[in-house]
Amino acid sequence: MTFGSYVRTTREDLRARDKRFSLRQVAERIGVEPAYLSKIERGDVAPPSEATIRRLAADLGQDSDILLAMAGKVSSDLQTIIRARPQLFAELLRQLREMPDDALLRVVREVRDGDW
Amino acid sequence: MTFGSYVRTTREDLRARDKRFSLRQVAERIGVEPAYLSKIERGDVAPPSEATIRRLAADLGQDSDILLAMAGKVSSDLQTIIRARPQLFAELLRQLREMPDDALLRVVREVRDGDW
DNA sequence: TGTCATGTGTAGTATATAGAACACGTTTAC
DNA sequence: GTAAACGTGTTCTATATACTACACATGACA
Repeated sequence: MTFGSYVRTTREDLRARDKRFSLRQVAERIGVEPAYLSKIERGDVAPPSEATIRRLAADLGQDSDILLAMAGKVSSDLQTIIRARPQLFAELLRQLREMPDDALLRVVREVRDGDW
Repeated sequence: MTFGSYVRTTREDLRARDKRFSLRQVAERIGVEPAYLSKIERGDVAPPSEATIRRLAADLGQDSDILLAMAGKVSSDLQTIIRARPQLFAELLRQLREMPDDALLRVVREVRDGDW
């Protein structure tokens, strides 16, 4: 599923219960032109900037990291974390690439709960 | 130290032993105009693209992840890894942000050597 | 049945990115 | 002592990014 169609589906689901989730009203709340949001949802243009994606995610109640990933982007704060120690994080991420979800989840929990 | 001055210093160190590391010859090997590399080294323009940084790192015998980080970038392959599982990696990276180098290194080794 | 909101088509814009091309004065090497 | 190599100043360009502005047809709904 593309970024645009995901946004459209999510917004229309919300709209079925709340008419304030019309394209125009969402566009106004997140501070873009309706025509632009229309084109984004239809994939007529590339996904918007990180800042706009964040406002959109907040308005639609979605996880911004997921929405950013669908847009082909990585949150700039994560990039900053990596850039601070590029070799360590590069090795770690390349190690974790092959790992199945459940193993990765164990690592995340171990890091969260263990004392390192 | 900036990207440019780091490249210049590294290149001039190499040049002291090997005249093939003149600005012009490095520029030719990595496929850019000498004037452009000159401006990069002096910080007159922004760091070049990821592809050019990779060629430069290879030519100078440097770690491309480090050079990319100095350029304010994160390797696109690492970004691809994160985008494949954005929530898990976002949580992990934000957990690891505060961790001191030696603790992070232990995590990296544990992930490399342990069976997850 | 008029009006108000809705979604969309077309055109245009400002800024950033990522360089190339050429000319020039200065060293360096033979 | 001159030809080749060197580093750099200036100008220009092509493409991508991230939108705005305006107009228009359609639909809801009172």
